[in-house]
This record gives sequence, C-alpha cells and structure tokens, in this order.
Amino acid sequence: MPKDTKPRTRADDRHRYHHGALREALLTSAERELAEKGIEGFSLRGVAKRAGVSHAAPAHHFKDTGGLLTALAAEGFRRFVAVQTMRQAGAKKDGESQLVAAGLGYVEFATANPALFRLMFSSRRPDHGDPALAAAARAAFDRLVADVARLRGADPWEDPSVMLDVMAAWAIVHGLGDLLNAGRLKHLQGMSNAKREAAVAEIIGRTMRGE
Amino acid sequence: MPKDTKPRTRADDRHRYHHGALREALLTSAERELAEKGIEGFSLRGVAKRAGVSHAAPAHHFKDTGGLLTALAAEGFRRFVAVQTMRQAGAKKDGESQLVAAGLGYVEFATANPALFRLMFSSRRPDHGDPALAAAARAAFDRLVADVARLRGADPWEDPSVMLDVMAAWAIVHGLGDLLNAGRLKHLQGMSNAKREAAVAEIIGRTMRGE
DNA sequence: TGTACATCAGTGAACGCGCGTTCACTGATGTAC
DNA sequence: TGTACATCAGTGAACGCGCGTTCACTGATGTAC
Repeated sequence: MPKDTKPRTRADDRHRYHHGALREALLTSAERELAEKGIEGFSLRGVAKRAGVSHAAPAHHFKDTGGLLTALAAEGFRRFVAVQTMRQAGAKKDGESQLVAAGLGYVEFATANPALFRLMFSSRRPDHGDPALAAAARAAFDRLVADVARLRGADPWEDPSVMLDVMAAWAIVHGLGDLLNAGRLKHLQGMSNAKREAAVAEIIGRTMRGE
Repeated sequence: MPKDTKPRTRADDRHRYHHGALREALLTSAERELAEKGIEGFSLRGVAKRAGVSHAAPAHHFKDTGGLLTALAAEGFRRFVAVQTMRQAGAKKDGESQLVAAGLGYVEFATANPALFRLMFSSRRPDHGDPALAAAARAAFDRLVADVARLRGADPWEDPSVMLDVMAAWAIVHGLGDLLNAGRLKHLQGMSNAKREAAVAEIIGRTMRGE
C-alpha cells in the first residue's frame, strides 16, 4: 500500500487533509478579504475560499464571523503599536519629536490599512469587550498617554488639562487618518509622499506646540 | 356606487393609492433606517417597509440604493451646515469664537447622527461625484475655509501655511466626532453634557489659539 | 361638464444570489497498551 | 514496533434568510376635446 511510512512534518505536504496552521492562515486571508472588500463586504465564506478551505472549516477555529474579526482587530492593534515604535526609534528623542513620530505612525497605519483601521476604531462588528482585543487597544492608548505625559512633564491621569492634550493629540491624528482615507483632504493628497508627511508632521507639531 | 365624487386632495386620504409625497417620505424613512441599522444594515426593503409601501416602489423615485443614500447624504450636509450656522448665531462674533462654535456644531452633528455622519464623510456607498451631493459637501468645506481665513486674516487658498490650519481644524473636530461615536473617549464620555461641551470647546480653542 | 385616453406611481409575485449556520461524514493524528 | 481506538480538523450538501431587481399588472391622475 502506498502509504507514507515516516511521519509528515507540518510543512512538507501542501495537500494534507489537516491544514496544520489554519488559524493563522485564516487571519492572513481575513486581512486580505477585509482590505479588498471592506468591512461591509467581508464574509466568512470569502475568507475560507482565500485560505483554500471549505467554508465550514473556520468554525473549528473561530466561533463565528465576529470572533474572527475580533482576533483580526487585536492583531491590528499590535501591529499599530509596532509601527509607532519603529517611527519613534528613528526619530529624535525629545518629547515633541517622539510624539510627532507616534502621530506619523498613527496616520501611516491608518492610510496603509484603511479597512483594518476602521475595524479597530470605528466598527461594532468586533467584540471590543474581548480581553485580548481590549488589552491590545489599551496598550495603544497607554502609550499615547505616556508620550503626552513626557512632553508636558505632567501625568494626564492626574491633571485634567493635560488629559485634554491627550485627546487633542488623538483626535488630530485620528481625524487626519480618517479624512485621508475618505479622500477628503485633497490639498494633502495632491502632494508627494515626502511633502505630505512633512505637512502632517507640521500639523501635529503645531497642535502640540501651540502656534 | 360608493365613490368619492369630489376630487381628493393630497392630504385628506391616508389610504390613497398614490402616495403623493413618497420621495420625501422615503428620505425620512431612510434616515430612520440608517440611524437604527447603520450603514451596514441599511436595506431598500427596510426603507420601503418603514414608509408603508411595497418594496418595489422606491425604484420610481431613486435609481437604486446608492441613489437613495446619495440623496440622503446631500440632505445631511445641508442640515450639517444649518447646525453650524445656528451655533455661530448664538456665539460671540470674534473669529475664534465663531470657529469654535462651528467646531462644536460639527461635533454635535456627528454625535447626534452617527450613521448619517459616517455616510456623509466615510462611506463609499453614496456617489460622491453626484452634483447635488458634491455641491452640498463643498459648501460645508468652503464655510470652514472662510472661518479659518477670518481668524487668521489670510486666505488659505493663497497661503499654504494657513491651509494647514484649515486641515488641523477639520481633523480635530472630525477626530473628536468619530472617536466619540466609537465610544473611545471615555474621559469625555463620563462627563455631563455641559462639561463635555466645555472640554470640546477648550480642545478646539487650544488647537487654534496655540497653547 | 363628460368622456376617452395617456401617463404616472403604485402592487405583489417571482427570480437568483451570497450569506451564516448546521449536520452527518471521514481522513488524519495522537495515545494507550 | 504494532494495533486499537478516541479525538481532532477537515468536507460538502443542505437549510432558511434577506437582499436587490425585474416584471406584468392596475388604480389614480391629468389632459385633450
């Protein structure tokens, strides 16, 4: 009988019955589905098809569509923080430069992943009470608070006026990201990437600096 | 034969075959449908049902779902501008107060009509190339430009630096509106309406004033 | 004022579609002995 | 090392649902004469 005698490793057989890493593959496919179809057009069947698996298979890994979107949003927040960390690593170390770098990372992430960005921040489809998602989102917020605290030399949690700065900083980058994604900022969108980034940095800097 | 002999007027018969003002009724129903179901759950059949009409009737007034949403978004922009006008009428007349008042109107409209707000600014379902919608959106933008021009004493269309102020002003109120709708600004949402409004005014004012 | 007729604005049945979900099943894997 | 068996992770057919759209129709309205 033509049977494999030695046990297969997970990676050496692309046609095996058991996928081996379907959960991760589904998340990858889900992100692509989301990017191409948007939140409104997102479907579980579409994700399964992209992953090359029957449409009933995802049920073994995610309770339902909402569960998959919740996991995707949590993963999004982790990458979101990573983008900001990279931006800050390449920036000057003073408080203002660091906050501007984080803001540029925010806008970069938003415009590079418009549907994911909206899934994370503005959609009710993920379960925002899910512990993993809530923790990932919280980490992103805590980082913003810390950056503002450093710039202002005061703890936003203690000083309501400084908390207003936190919200101002958040609102401005969030607004820029969402408006850019909606194609509303024609003035910015006509610029080269470098010029646009400089303009965004200038807007963020002005807001925080006060001019 | 029990037949009406005198001609019916449009308003005196609620059961007449011809509706008489179905287009307007559909827009009203569409707004309610949108508010309750959100953009994702919006359906033409749902709108027809709310208007008490068969689901095929809307086709006589709107080409398709997109056409209805386009008309709704245009109507939204008109009301959006009206809210800002009312805010400004009740505010002090200096440039800063007027801009802050417009900003408060922006946030008020966004939070009072979350789904409509998103339909107008962040959805691809309406046809943003439609002349009526484009004109209504343009009017809202022109008003913002004029308010910033007045505050700065310079024409944003001539001075790129002042155009950055326009975008900053837009981004901050847009970001506040969207984040409030997403329930992200817990610090603000815990406040009374009056306190929240004062905080929002302070954030907008600081941004424009520079502090 | 009355009649004929064109046009308009509805009805309701029918269509095909993609969706999420369920279900009985089966191949693959891991473990106990 | 070999075998029996439980468990796991898939398959694919079937379901019911709400959707947008089409279509033949009909009642209401407006107009010409």
